[in-house]
Amino acid sequence: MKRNKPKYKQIIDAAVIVIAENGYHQAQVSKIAKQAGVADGTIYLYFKNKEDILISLFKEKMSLFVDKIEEVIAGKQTVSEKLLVMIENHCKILSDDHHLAIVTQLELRQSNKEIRLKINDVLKGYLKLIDTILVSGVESGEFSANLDVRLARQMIFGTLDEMVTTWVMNEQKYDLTAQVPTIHKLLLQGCGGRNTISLGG
Amino acid sequence: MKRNKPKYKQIIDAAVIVIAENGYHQAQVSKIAKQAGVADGTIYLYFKNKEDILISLFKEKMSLFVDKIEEVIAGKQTVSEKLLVMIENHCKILSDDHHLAIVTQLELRQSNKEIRLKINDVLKGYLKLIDTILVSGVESGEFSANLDVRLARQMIFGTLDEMVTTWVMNEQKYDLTAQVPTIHKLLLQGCGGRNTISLGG
Amino acid sequence: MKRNKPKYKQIIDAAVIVIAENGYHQAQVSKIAKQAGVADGTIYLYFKNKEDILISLFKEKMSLFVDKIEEVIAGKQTVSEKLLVMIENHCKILSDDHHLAIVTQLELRQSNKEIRLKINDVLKGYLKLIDTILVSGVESGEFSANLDVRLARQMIFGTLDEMVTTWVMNEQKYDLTAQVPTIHKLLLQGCGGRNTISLGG
Amino acid sequence: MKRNKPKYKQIIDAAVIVIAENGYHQAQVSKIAKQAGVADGTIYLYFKNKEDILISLFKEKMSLFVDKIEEVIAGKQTVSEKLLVMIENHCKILSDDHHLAIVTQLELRQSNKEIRLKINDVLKGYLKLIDTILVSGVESGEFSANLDVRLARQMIFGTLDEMVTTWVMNEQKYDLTAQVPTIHKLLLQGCGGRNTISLGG
DNA sequence: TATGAATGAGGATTCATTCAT
DNA sequence: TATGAATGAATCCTCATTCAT
Repeated sequence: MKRNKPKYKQIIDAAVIVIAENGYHQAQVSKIAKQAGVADGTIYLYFKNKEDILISLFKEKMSLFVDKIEEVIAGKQTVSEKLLVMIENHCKILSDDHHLAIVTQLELRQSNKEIRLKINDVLKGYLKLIDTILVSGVESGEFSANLDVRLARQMIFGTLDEMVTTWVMNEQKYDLTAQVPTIHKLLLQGCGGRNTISLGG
Repeated sequence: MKRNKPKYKQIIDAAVIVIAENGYHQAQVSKIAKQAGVADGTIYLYFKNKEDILISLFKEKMSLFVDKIEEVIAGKQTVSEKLLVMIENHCKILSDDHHLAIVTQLELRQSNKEIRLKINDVLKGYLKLIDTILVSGVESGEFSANLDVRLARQMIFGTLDEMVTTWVMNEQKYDLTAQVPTIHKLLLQGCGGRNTISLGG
Repeated sequence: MKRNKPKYKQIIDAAVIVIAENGYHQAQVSKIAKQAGVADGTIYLYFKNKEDILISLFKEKMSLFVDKIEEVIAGKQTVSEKLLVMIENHCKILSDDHHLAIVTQLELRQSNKEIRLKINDVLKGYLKLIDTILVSGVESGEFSANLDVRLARQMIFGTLDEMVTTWVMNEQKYDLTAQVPTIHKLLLQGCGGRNTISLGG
Repeated sequence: MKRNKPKYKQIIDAAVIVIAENGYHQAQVSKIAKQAGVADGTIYLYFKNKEDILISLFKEKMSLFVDKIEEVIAGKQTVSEKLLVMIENHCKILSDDHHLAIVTQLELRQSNKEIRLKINDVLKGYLKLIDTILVSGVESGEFSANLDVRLARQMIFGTLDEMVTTWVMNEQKYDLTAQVPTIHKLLLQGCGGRNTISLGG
């Protein structure tokens, strides 16, 4: 659809706010339209249906994730460092946008199976990025040659996801980014790697 | 409610099947009643409302989890073995009951926030069990004294949950239990432990 | 039905209490049974259905009304006196039984048209009693020969009913019987009669 | 709500017809919508809920009562005349709209206590109007200075209400307005007034 | 493009009544 | 007589989507 028109992004941003503040099941199209400052019918000039808003929302935000993380790991040499900046940025992006954190960790998961499958398709881009990091670790010898990349990636993503969800469920009361070094160490060890961050031993 | 009456369990089992086969939002009370072989009104002799069915379902099934795993880890000495049987049983219980796996990993997460909070309360019993295993590892010296138990537990649960969800989303096409040794190794390493399973190196 | 059995009256009295305390639409058969100290099914050994309880209740209580008032007017000579003791007793019976007042003035009127028509049949006995008083006044010359007995009776019953309903709606906060002399004067005047009560002028 | 929109009145009129013809408990929202020629959901653009339809219905119709009667008594000098035109119009409005008569005298009284209390609030406007007439009679000397206005009003309203209800229960088989002069005389006498209508003696 | 009034399908829950014991 | 577990019909309201303007 017309993704470059200002109203496209306007509606997506409105959706994030409305879903975060009202919850998934109370985020009616009319509320999103009101928040975006447009009429209900206008929504349907930019999105096929409500489901399309949610998928598009996830796509837009997830691409920010992937772009940002691709950018920061490009400058890193060791897999330990790559993993660290990935974890850092994962936590930072969600830490900086409380609404987005609520929407991705809690609310969007209440959508039905069909939507969740489509969201998972979008997520695959991020999962591939993690795979890339892991493969680079195997190739450089930092990780064992027989590391099960698929399972290791499930461990990394599952751990990060659980960590962020717990933080959101605890109403974001503590500093998520403070946990980054510890979780980095756990995951790196899990993959059989050694810490090569400047301060590490 | 009347938890010992056969109809109580009969209705819960019917709910698992109906939700797994129709999806959360298509699991009408009348469908559950029909599957259970009782009248719609009979449901309300055993449950306060539909929400109560879902919470009770989760409680009943989760207590199977906790009871079973408490039982099997009791006979194990090393934390490596405890972790292994926990992972084994986590995967086995869900592997053996495809309907239950769909319900816990996909469908029940579509419930509204209120229900999810109550489900999370129930889940805490399982999380505490994981903590207990981790603490025993710290105390025995198998894990480092400064292991962050909270984060390690988030890693373990997040990893298992992601692994099972991925398997369910792939329509349970491969053997989940085959992944147990590999994931055990990853998680054990993550926590800084050494494999003390007989066959391990 | 078995009107002499103790449980018959037991159930009717329970119904009065339950309806008065819970309101017509919250007076379920199961509540009445519980209040009466019998099982739900037992109700149906004494009454055909719920409607039958309500009609029977009204019949029983209304016959108290008619019997009592027939008794007291028998000893009175003038129509003024007859009217007075009728009004006195009408107010007294309802004043003495707060539950009954709530049930007859407010709750029973919420029943459907069918039940209300049957209740009206029962009420006719009372209306005929008023007619008898009025006719005696016409025959004795105390009232004009061309008094419209039917309309005069509607005035008397309508006035008493409105007076008692207003009192019940005001939560029975004032003394209903204190209004008896005044309302007696208004109604007697309305019918064209003169006050022949000892204290009257 | 949007009281000036034609659909507002359209729905209220439909409700009167549906309730009169089907009875209070058989007046489903879908029936009212069908009668009004709108979709079920449209009802909720104009009314908060079903209860709101009933209260609004009563408000609209009762204001016709009050407005009309205020208008006609304004041109009358004596309290006897004022009372007469009030009774005339009370009977005429209900006589002219058989559906409305059924709804106000029989069906709306089946509503639950909450709705009835709100209806009673609306009714107070009419009762105050009767009080105004009575007070004007006291002030002009047509009624005794010690007339109990409150009880006299209860007599007047109770009598009219009983008269109309009896007429409705008898399926409106006779001419209600033919009773106006007689009931006027009874009530006027009751209040201690003299007939000053041109034809009266 | 933009509007917003109108649409209409769909489901949890209550409670009078029955009947096997 | 007495019980009480089981039955099952019946309805208000929400909200994604459309379409005439």
